Amino acid sequence: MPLYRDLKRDLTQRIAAAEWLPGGALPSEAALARHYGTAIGTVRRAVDELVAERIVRRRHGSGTYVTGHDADRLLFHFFHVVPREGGRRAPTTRTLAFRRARAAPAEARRLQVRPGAAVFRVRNLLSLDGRPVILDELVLPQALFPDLSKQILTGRGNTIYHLYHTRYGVNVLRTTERLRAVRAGTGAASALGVRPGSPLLQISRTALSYGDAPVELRESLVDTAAHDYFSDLGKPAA
Amino acid sequence: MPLYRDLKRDLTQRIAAAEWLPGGALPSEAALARHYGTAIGTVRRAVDELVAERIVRRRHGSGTYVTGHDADRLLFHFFHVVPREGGRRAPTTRTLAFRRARAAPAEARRLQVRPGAAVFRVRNLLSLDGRPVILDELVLPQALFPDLSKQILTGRGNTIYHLYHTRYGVNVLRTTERLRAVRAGTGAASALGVRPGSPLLQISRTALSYGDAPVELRESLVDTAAHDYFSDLGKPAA
DNA sequence: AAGTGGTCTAGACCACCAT
DNA sequence: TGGTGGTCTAGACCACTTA
Repeated sequence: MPLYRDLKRDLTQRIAAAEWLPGGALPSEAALARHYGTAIGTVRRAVDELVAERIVRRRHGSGTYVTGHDADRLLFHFFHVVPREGGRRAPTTRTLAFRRARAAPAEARRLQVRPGAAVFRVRNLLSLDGRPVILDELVLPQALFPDLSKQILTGRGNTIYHLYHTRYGVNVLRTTERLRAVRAGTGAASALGVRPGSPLLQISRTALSYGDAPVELRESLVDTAAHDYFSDLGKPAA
Repeated sequence: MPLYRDLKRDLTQRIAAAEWLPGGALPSEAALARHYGTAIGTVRRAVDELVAERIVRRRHGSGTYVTGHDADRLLFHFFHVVPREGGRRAPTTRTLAFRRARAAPAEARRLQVRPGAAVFRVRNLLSLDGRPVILDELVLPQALFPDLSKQILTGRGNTIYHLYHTRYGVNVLRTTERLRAVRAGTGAASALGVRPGSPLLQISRTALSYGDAPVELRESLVDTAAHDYFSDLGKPAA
């Protein structure tokens, strides 16, 4: 195992342990090299990989910072529904339901918790340009978000992943998604304003944090009458 | 503009010009450094980026090779439909139709050719485990694939992107895709063995080569009764 | 054994940012 | 102006592949 991987792992652990807060600066590369007793190039290799995984961001002349969750990051990395014509827009969210429940076996497996573990279930309706487009069902392990409530969810002025990060130290780094076409049930149809039986895009998302640990499940139903799911696979992180 | 970007651009052009063929070896990094009159580290930076864009592959102890299009690359980078339960499988393809046509305005725009330019239209039926799952409609600029014919398409023993690469020097590096849910028309329904009106996943793909030049359009209709579209966004190229 | 890519070092100089 | 990241160099040594 090369030395820069050791540095990377140590830095990742220290970031995950909130030694540096979201938006905060890491020590300079020279300082890290002194601390670890390595050449500066080795530190740079480690930081290069953290940058590629979007755990940190470099700012030339300024420093290296722990990546936070702002609206831009949500829009470009985690929100893949775009208008068929025209540019990306940020969604507005309305929380329709919030309740405590127990993890079903399939959910427990995907979240890597034991079956029956305490979870929160959240139903959100997302609108673009004032029209409802996405119906989300979230499943969150209570162990990671101990005091979550509908008030906390709706009171946030920022994105939900920003809330996870700043209030609970849960940093969503990437997601895996599976998509399929389904017929709208009556509940989804009325929420989205489409006829029952209309084709909808269903997205099953698992949100992952450090070490690909799953932290959130999300089932989305998308009305693709005027919107598409945009996928840009194979593009280097840049 | 840093020096290693110049090297990268020059290497990319030489690869695109088929100075080294798919599967062929580049000169060693030491030889490239001598040729360009730079340090070996600068060559490595350039090659690092070519690797990230999957233009070349390094093999430790052996050399650096122009990436070819084999079945594995197709499966892992360009074929995103997977069984809901169970692992990835390679599809079998049957060509249903092949004809010459003119590019419609929207197609011409996406392919960056003039409206009315000569194109080929290909209809393929893809099966997994012997059951039809995907109906593909390809649009290919004749300028890039001058002598393409149904015989050439069906006679190939390899993937279609392998054919593009080896016969026409067209190397598909990545794709962008837009997905939506639609109702099956009668033609697609009978080809896929579903009832008309069933929900299908529609995928609009643009395949891109060097410099993100578009080389192929593909409209896919996927029966997602037992398969999903798998999307792993945000994962570093690794 | 020879040649290749992979890691690590040590240092110089530059471009950019904050003050 | 001082500190930060970005580029480039030159060389040593290691790990792996090939023959």
